[in-house]
Amino acid sequence: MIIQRPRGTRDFLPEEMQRRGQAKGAMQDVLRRWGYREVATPTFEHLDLFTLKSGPSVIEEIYSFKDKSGRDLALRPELTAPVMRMYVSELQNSPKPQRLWYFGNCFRYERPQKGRYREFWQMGAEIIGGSRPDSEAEAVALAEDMLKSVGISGDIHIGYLGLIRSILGRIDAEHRSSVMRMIDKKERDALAQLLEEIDCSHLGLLELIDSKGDQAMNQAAQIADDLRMHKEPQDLSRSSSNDKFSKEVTSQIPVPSGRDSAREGRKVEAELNLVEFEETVDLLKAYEVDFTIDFEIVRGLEYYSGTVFEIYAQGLGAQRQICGGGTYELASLFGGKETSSTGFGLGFDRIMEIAKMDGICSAPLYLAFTPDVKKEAAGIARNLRKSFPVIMDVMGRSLGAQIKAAAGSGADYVAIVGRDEIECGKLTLREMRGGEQESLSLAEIEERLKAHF
RNA sequence: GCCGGGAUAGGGUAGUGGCUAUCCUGAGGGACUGUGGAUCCCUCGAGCUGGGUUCGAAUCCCGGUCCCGGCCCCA
Repeated sequence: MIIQRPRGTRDFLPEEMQRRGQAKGAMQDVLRRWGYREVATPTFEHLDLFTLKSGPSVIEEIYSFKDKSGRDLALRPELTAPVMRMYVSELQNSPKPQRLWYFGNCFRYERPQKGRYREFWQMGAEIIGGSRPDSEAEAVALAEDMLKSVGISGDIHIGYLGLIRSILGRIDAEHRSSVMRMIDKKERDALAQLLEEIDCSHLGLLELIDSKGDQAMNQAAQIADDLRMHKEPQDLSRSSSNDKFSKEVTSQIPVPSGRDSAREGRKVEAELNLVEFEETVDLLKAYEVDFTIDFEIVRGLEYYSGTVFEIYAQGLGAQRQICGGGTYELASLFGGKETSSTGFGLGFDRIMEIAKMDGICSAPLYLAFTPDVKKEAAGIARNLRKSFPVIMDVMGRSLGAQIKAAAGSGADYVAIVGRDEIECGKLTLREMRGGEQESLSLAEIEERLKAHF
């Protein structure tokens, strides 16, 4: 072997590309039925676009480079940021909502393993500027619909960051990120211990993330009530600027201290809108989507603001997630007006590992000819190609060998042309499966095979 | 970044110091220049890579590359 493929990349042979094309087509059809329009963005962008969205730490996993003028560029590691960049610079003044979808290759410098490659394909959709519960329900239902179109029914888990953030608002600021991380990493024991240490066990966080489904919703409602009830004491405590948090306060709720607290208080109020999440859930039921409420889904990211969801599938080894998404606020980060969007991305390669498709594409019609009528055959092929795929021998093979080759290529039909056929103006159409042959005109062949291709 | 297992014709494999490298499949041609996957014949085609040990390396040792699975991470 002289030159190998770069690590984590793949070649796709014709059969595989056919499957991929089919799967993409099926999901694309679903998107069209939901009224989404395709967009495409460059394969490389300014590195800043991605560090702005995900922080400088992502540079480690980005293929970045300087171009000949010294610009810092990056092969795109995902597509949400580019699409939002495009929205901000080109679509901000178009009617809302913008329903967009995309499909493209992305690049990440990561250790390859099952379902993870350095070049991979993402398919996704964004609803920009819609109202939260309606967009969220639509996004989840759409994702489910797309997966179903390729024979996949995954486990859909739905969480709500507003509530988690509100609870975090009652935790001392210096511990918030650790708490968030532990939820995300499912480090349950460490989390329990930390909450105990900082005297926040009573907030119900553990109980919340441990319950799933309807039970989780009840927990959430109860916690939301508690939080609302204790809102006043928190506001009052603002005046005593130096005490961190005090057990003597009647509410027994620790509150953030210092100059942050006023802003945090407002933020909490704005984000604790469980009613909206309940509406999303109700709508999803109306869409007849099968899902699990799961407040453990936090997606660890700053810019998510409302409902977040993930979909998992069986049969993929360690990389089980095939879809992730939620409501986020990115437009303002890229210099646009504050606009809430809901979107999701699907891991196309993982989907291909488990997709089940039935449509079998047939091999082209094989036009076999004797050497003395090669030119006439070429003309006939040119005509037939207006209706369906046709291939001709280019190996200089005998008629017998051509038919043998056609059989080998899996063709269902062979059209035979020789001197006799040219003279009577009809071709011999051979049905390979049974071996029956008929003498038919071009028009008759087109009529006969129209349904087949 | 870490751990484990791998790499032999286009695909799948055997061999574990003596190789003129096994078998299946495949591809091209012919028997059969107007009718198919059979049969027979001919042909093509391989040790990832660089170094080391050795009289001798596909085989043993070391580095690199790539693949598979897992950890970390996962926008």
